[in-house]
Amino acid sequence: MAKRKAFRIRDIARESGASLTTVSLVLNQRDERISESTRQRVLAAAQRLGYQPSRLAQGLQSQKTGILAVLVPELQHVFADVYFGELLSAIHDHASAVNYKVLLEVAHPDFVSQAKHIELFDRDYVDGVLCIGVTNKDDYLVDFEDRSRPAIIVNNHLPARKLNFVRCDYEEAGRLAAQYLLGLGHRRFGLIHGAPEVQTSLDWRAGVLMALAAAGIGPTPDHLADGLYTEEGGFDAAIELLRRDPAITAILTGNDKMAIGALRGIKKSGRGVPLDVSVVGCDGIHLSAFTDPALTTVHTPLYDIGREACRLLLDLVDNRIDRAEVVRPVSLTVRESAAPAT
Amino acid sequence: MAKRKAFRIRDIARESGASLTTVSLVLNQRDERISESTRQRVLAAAQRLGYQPSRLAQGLQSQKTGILAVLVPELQHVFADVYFGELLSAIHDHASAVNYKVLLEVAHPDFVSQAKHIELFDRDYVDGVLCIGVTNKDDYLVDFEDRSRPAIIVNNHLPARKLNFVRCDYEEAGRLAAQYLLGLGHRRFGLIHGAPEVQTSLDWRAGVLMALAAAGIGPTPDHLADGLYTEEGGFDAAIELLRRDPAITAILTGNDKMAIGALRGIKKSGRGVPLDVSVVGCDGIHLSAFTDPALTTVHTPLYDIGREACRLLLDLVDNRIDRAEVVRPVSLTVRESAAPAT
DNA sequence: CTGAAAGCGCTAACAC
DNA sequence: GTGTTAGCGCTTTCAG
Repeated sequence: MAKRKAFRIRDIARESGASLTTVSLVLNQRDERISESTRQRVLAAAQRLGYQPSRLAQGLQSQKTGILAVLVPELQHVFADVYFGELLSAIHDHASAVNYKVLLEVAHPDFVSQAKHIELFDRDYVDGVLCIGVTNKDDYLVDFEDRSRPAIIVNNHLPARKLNFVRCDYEEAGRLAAQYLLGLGHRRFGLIHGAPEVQTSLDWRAGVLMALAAAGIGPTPDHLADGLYTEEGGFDAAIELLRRDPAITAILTGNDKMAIGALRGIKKSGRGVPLDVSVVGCDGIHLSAFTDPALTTVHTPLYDIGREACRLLLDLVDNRIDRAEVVRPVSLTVRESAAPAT
Repeated sequence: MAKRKAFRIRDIARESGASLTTVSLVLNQRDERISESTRQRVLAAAQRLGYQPSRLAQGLQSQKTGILAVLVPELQHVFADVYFGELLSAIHDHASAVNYKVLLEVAHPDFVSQAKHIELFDRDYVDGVLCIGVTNKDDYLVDFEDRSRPAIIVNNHLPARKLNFVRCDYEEAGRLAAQYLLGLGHRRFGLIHGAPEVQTSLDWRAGVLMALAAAGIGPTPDHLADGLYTEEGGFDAAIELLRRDPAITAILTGNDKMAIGALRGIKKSGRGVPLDVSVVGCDGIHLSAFTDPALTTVHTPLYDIGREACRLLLDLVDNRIDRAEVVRPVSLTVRESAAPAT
């Protein structure tokens, strides 16, 4: 059983009786000068042998790899999280549509010390990096600022850093959720926010508080709880908030996973949703349509964000642009989990 | 703002006053012959400039890329599925522990026609491929059989093909589940299996049927339903099975997602779990411990499978072995969803 | 103990 | 119209 080895350009040259240059020119469409007959001979040989040029050699020559990296944080089951999964799907779909491959990289804690992130560029692994799930504590991002290759932050931003980003408007998301509940007559709110080292988490919280303040409502610290962006966290936070202030009639959460947990937490606390307590989530993940009651939430266009980030990163790679700072709008999806205050 | 470019070996040579060869020898530990003083000078220079060798150039030389591909099927939200996520985490963890990177590839339908899978090898993208979620219909896998670079099937196998694999024993999984329920006194069973083009799905089904046959029980086709490996499918299948034969007292499912759907479907059909109907799932995903009632299931060591597959693929890459066919045992996890027949 | 030079597979400037 | 050659960054044989 002979192991088949890939054919190289010289095999095509031999097979078609042309020189290396000629083959290269033909295959790269730089063949104005080549006679039609040689062109056909070369093409036929390449076709017959199923020739595909080595990316390693092409890359060494062009200083381009045709690969993009996606940098994800080290979390339990990152790769099984719908949030990251949705972004990853979007990124991969766009990348492969334009013939790029996607390389995975997990941001380990010892990442910085070992310069593993820089390795992606310095060792010629990839042409650009998409950073997802970043936090304000991820100091290593500085190292991406002045590199010869671009990086972009996906669905977040770091106020202190001059880094490219594509994200949606989480402040607006918070505002929309709060205004909707205010419109339904609610006056006493509980907020379940995500990890405070995540900038969009702060944005969302600020949006909610601004809208409430505009209506003359200023929740006390008692009305805030960290739901850790998880179902369990949302569950615990809902129970705790209702314990601290049993008069709460509406709960806002910074993502849908926490909202799903909160739904259960509220029931566990002996209240009905939305009869006693209304809930508004954030993100509009697939599952949010199938909860009981179906979740009213602010839809953040994650798939679009992912695709746009990938598109812009490639624009940066090819120097079509030299800066990317995009904020996309969000919208309210009204379902069943929020009702007029009684 | 000057864009920093990566340093090259010649920068280190210049900086340390040594030749390219010397630098290379020192950095590759082939430095028995190099004097301690030059060694130190080179190391210091490399350290100071943060030098890391280009993988492109090294790869061209060594014909190794230091990258492995993970080939996943094109499914809705593949990257957000716990099954794939768990395998992907395991693979990535092991790969990065031994300094390999992971490249993603989705098996599009037009994959074969465009020879995109072969491209991974022929264009020098990767040193090996891990195939997850394969089915008996994936004809393109033939092309991996006689390549100069190895592929391995993760947690599945194709009887018709001579391909490397690491999987767990799904026949045993089916048998364990059935025997447990038989031991609890059940005599009327419903089976919810996954997609029949997936070999392990057939294995599981065969295991269940064998155990039942040994007890003198031969379910009719009426007692089988395809749950499509999804929650929704499991939900629908459970309802349908109970409609066809209301006397069923136990339902076995080919994975936990379908079991979770079945739990809801059974309740929807007006029965209690495990009082009226017992349920035994398969896989032992994280979530299975948190359902209500907690799921009794057959634990398949997915993380171990993923890591083992990655380890063996690298053994194949480095010619330490030339064949891999591994079957790992499974075990029953008893929780609350199955009870004695009444 | 150290360096010059060939070669991995490809592209492109330059000859012919 | 087509071919020769240098060079991308690195490893490794072979001289010195």
